[in-house]
Amino acid sequence: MASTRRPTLADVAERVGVSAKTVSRVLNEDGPVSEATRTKVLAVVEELGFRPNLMARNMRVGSRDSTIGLVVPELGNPFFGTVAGGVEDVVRDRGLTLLMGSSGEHQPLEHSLVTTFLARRISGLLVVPAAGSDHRYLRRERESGLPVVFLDRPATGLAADAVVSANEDGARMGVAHLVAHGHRRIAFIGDRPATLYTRKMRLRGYRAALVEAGLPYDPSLVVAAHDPYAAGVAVRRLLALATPPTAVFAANNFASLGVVPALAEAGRRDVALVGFDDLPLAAVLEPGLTVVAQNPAAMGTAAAEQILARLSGDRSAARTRTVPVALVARGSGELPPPSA
Amino acid sequence: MASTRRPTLADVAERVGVSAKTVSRVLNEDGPVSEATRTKVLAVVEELGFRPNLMARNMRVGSRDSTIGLVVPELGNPFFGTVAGGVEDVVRDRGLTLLMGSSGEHQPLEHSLVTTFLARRISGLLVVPAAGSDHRYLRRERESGLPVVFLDRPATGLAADAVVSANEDGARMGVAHLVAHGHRRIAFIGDRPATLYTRKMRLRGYRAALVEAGLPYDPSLVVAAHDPYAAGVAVRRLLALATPPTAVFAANNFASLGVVPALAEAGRRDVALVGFDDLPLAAVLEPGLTVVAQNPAAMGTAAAEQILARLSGDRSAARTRTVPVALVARGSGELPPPSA
DNA sequence: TTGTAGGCGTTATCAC
DNA sequence: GTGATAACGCCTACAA
Repeated sequence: MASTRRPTLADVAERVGVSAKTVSRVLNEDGPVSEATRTKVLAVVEELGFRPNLMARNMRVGSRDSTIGLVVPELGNPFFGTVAGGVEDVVRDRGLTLLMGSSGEHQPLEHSLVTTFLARRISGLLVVPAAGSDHRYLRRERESGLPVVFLDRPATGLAADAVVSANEDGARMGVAHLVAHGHRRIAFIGDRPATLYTRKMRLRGYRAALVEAGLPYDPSLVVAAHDPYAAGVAVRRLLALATPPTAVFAANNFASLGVVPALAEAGRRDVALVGFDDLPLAAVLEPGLTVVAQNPAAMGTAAAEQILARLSGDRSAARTRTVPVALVARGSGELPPPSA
Repeated sequence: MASTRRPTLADVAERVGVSAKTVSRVLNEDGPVSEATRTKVLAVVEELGFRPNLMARNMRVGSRDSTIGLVVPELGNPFFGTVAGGVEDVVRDRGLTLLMGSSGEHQPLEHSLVTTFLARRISGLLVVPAAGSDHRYLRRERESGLPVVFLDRPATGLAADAVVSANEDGARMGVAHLVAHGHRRIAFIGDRPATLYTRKMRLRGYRAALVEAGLPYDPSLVVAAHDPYAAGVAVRRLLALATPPTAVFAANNFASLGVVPALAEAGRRDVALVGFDDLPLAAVLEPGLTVVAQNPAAMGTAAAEQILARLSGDRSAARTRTVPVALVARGSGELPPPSA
């Protein structure tokens, strides 16, 4: 159990009776080495359990570490977990390692994580911005050529690549779906704060669908909720209105997780519902939950590939890539309004 | 956009007109520094956007990197995502950074990820072992004092710390719950392969509950399924038996995700069900899904704390910590058998 | 209060 | 084919 020092290149070299450089040559298949020394070196490497120190190597070689940093708001959220999985698949294939941190939607924490990552001399940075955070602090890094890609939400105060869902389009599609089934009073239950990028875009899609259908925009049908409980409260309040909505658009999965039980407890099987973002068990509900499904894994891989492209020298202007979403009809979104 | 070299301690020192050591002193609040030079140094640090290189620092100081490696089978799985979140919360508070990788339950990939982490000279290693993997390759690391903690499943061929769920206890509790509601023929739908640790322990709990209730063990009621689809198929097959089960114990969340829709489609609202591991929307199903809930966040924090304790010099024998589970009754587990 | 020498483990350069 | 030397960026130890 004695904390013995790990063997170094020099240790191996000494034991074999060659110089450190020769060992290095064998391991990196660099210059020419005689078969005899090669064999001997490899034997000693095995015997001592020598592993090259990547810190030292990266320092000497690139001054950039072979890592990619990823900051998400919340690791436990399956959406971000799946995004991270997509990222990791891509970077691992390229021999890069993933550094991860979660900000808890907390701007100072996001900043401090990013700073730590930068101090590690990461090769690229992926960030899902915390609500309300400002990214001017990354300007210098961008100028010095560090690839930075924003995920799910674009940067604020910085021209940088981004990969986002088709939020506006998806919301428009979901609301139009409700309209097509005869609904004219459709509630929107969105994120808080109202300035959150995804909420703004989805609300825009909601309004676009109303305009296309020639329906009025009624602010009293638009509410904010940042967790399932608040969404449930909001639904109960909406259903108690003088002219209640006949359908609900839940603009994120927390909202869905609150609206579904609220409708069930109220015994309101007649209220139509479309949610943004898919959920496990959504198909098993009665009725099944109709959703606008995002593709988090594709978002992760797209962002990682963008980083790799930048690392490979792509110097084109910053651009935002939009990952498509898909309407999955399962029943709740196809309920007709009572009048029909 | 020119990829300018990052400033170093020496750059700052030269610009200020002092030695590198003085700058270092200011930044680390090490020895005494006059207020004048301090101010000047900080100004230049700001002006140049200097950030100390953590790779270089770690190399000089500890020869260990201030990172903790975590390998999970699948990042997108909310269970492991939440575990990772628990880990990250703890290590971040201690100024450590999380290196993450996913093995896809694939032993060679797990091994290669661990090897990469070791080459980075991580300070500690957390592993959720891939199915069927062997950890003798970590013996040398353990002997050299590297803290290693296994998560969710213990190591094979290695004496090391582990943090696991109360699998046997939880399964016994869940099955006893069904027994208490009058069931005598209870199916067990578990993981594949059958050698998987969690499956073995949960099956053991299932059998213990049967013994306690004086019920016979019927192998034809025990099936393996590694995804929701297979679980659904298994349920249909079980219900078609001459003497079908009146209750099902779904030994993991994939099994639950298959059993719930299978029962719904078969119109079998009379079959009782208890699942191992909780799911979002579980409460909204009709009937609500009764589960044995695990505590993944607690598992993550417990494992991280164990690593930190080892890092702080705890040299006691390897031990396995068991995180409690809780039965959450929601309806599906309280359905009586038809005969009752 | 500040500076110099040396080294962490690796690789680049240029000899032999 | 192989080796000595210097250097990556930082900090420890020891002066001045």
